[in-house]
Amino acid sequence: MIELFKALSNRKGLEILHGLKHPEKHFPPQDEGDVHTVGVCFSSIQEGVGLSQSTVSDYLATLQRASLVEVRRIGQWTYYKRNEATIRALAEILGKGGS
Amino acid sequence: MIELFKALSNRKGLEILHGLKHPEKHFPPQDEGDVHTVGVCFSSIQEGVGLSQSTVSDYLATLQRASLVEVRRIGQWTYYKRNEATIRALAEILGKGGS
DNA sequence: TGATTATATCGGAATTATCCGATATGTCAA
DNA sequence: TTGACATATCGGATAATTCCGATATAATCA
Repeated sequence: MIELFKALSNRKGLEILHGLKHPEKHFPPQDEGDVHTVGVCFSSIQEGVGLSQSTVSDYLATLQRASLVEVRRIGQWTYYKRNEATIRALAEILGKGGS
Repeated sequence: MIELFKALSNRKGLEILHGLKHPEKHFPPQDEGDVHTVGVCFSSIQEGVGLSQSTVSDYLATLQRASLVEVRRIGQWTYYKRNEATIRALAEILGKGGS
């Protein structure tokens, strides 16, 4: 839970998470796999946010630790998509009695 | 909007905001004014979070700038309560297409 | 007015976050 | 198994945050 807020506290983290909601608007198209079912591949995200490879990897790891994104590896590529369940739960906590 | 996420990105800020939801659980009782209608007075919040006067003042100012809390000054006391409208709006943004 | 109490603002020390390059690992293709 | 590519991890430089004490302001009361 603490990990979750920490991940959300980050500008770029939020930017990635938002971008993953509408990938075609925020990230360049990828060669294989539908962005909404499989997810967005790493390099596409990296290009979209415009940070170094290692930095983007760090952010994605943080988002994953907070289970704000789901990760799927296919061959040599890694695909990321939002974990809507976690996000919905957080929204509920915020909206109702929560923090 | 950016100011808002920045305020929420903060552990103690979140703690205060959460405390303000159930003041009787998180802050010592105050002499005058109902915590739910008037708000919680500064010194009560300060005692609750256990930080210096100036630090707590900083946090409350940040929360106010983000309109996450409403502030009312009565005489020499300042009362704070959650701005549920802002919080609800944020929850909605999170839950729906938002960041 | 001057003393007292409540809160705000300011400057800075210590901690933490951001972001990078270098390097390691994991996967596939030849 | 080697080489090429995709991604992860590590160490560190710089920038930002956290939190404090000192001090300023604001309100009240004698």
